[in-house]
Amino acid sequence: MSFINNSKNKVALIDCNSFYVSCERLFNPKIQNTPVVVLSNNDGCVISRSVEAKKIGIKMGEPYFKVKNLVKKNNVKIFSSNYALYGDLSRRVMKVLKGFSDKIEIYSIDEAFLDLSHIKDDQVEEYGKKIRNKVLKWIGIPTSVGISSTKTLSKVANHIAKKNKSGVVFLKDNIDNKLKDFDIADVWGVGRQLSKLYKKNGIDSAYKLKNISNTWVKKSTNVLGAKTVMELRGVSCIDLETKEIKRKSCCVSRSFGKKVESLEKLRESITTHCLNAAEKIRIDKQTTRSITVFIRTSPFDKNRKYYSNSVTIDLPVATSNSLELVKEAINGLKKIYKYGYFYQKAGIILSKLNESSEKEFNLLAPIMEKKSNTLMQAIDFTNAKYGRNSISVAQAGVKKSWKMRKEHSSNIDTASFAYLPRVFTT
DNA sequence: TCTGGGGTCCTAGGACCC
DNA sequence: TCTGGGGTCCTAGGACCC
Repeated sequence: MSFINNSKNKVALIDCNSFYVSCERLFNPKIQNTPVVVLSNNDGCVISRSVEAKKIGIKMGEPYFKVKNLVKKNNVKIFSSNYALYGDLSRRVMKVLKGFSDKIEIYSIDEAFLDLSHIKDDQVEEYGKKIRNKVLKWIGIPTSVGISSTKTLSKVANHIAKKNKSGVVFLKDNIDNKLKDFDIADVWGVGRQLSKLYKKNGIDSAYKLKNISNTWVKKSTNVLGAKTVMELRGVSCIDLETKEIKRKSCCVSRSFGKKVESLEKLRESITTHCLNAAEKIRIDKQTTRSITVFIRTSPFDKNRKYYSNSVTIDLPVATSNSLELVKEAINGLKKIYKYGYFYQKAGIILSKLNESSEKEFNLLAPIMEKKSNTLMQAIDFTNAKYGRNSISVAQAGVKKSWKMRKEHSSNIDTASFAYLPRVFTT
């Protein structure tokens, strides 16, 4: 941790505007200036909105069925989410950003922090514009750029930049004036609970939070709350994570398109999620020592009894073997499954992830591992070449009647020739 | 009828040990 | 037979992020 109050410190936050919507627009010139919305998995909630859709009053995170009328009335274009497309475009955006600073933290699919301390104050805004223009020209995705002395302040700057015509804001002078107009709930690190607590105590702007006493913050919140306050004061407490850190847990879960009652169907979905998670950690050359299985009914259904349960199984030997993990997961599922409920969601979590190279003290392990690695490599290779699920296990099911809804997909996959957009069709 | 998915970090409290 | 308190480790659950 670095508690350096150095005004020369400059960090930029580059954030793609309405990222998923912008991705869909890239291949669909007809929807450039019309209201567009992208839905979450299972076509459940609104997770990305164009400016026009925001103006109509469609809220972030709102269930789709609640805004259906608004959508119809205003002719809003709807898309199911297409993560293959968004992931690929994200990688391209990040590649361009890497050209502007060698210190970069890819914070999420549509955001990155960039260290710009090497740029002089009087040139940094111009530099931000260069970044923005290049991403727009090369990839076609509009961004906002916020620059300041700490990550939290660059988040503030970015927020302001989103409403700014140029899309770039360097926050250095008159910071307090800007913070006075900045809603406490919009501060990075202040969520629903904290903002409730702060407002109850009369702290309703970023400025008031900045000037709150250290002892009060530490007493009333935790270290993270205290860090946020320091960062608003321009004292850097949250470092740039420039090294790629491997994940510590891996979760795969889905809601069902239709509610599921039978153990059979739950078994199919858990098996499928397990295979996907195992493949994910193999890609990162990791193994797991713990698998959690969870199932639950809908928390929104007031007419039926709610049931939610999970079980965690510790594995004697770390593994990434799909077949072993499926076996354990199904055993776990049988322990928590209860007849007579309408299940809405199921998933698995692999935790205690480690590097595969860390060998276990088990005499048989090396031999068994070699054999299973070869099999898993063959499966991964085949699936990469011939498409997902070319090879699966019978328990994962073929029909998959429980699969999620995806009724509005653009079906574009820039990583697959079969699903590239066509200019001419015959 | 229809309400996402995937992460990280922090803390309180229980279990255990001496 | 009676009975203490402090330290560590682990985990579940909560809060936050996008």
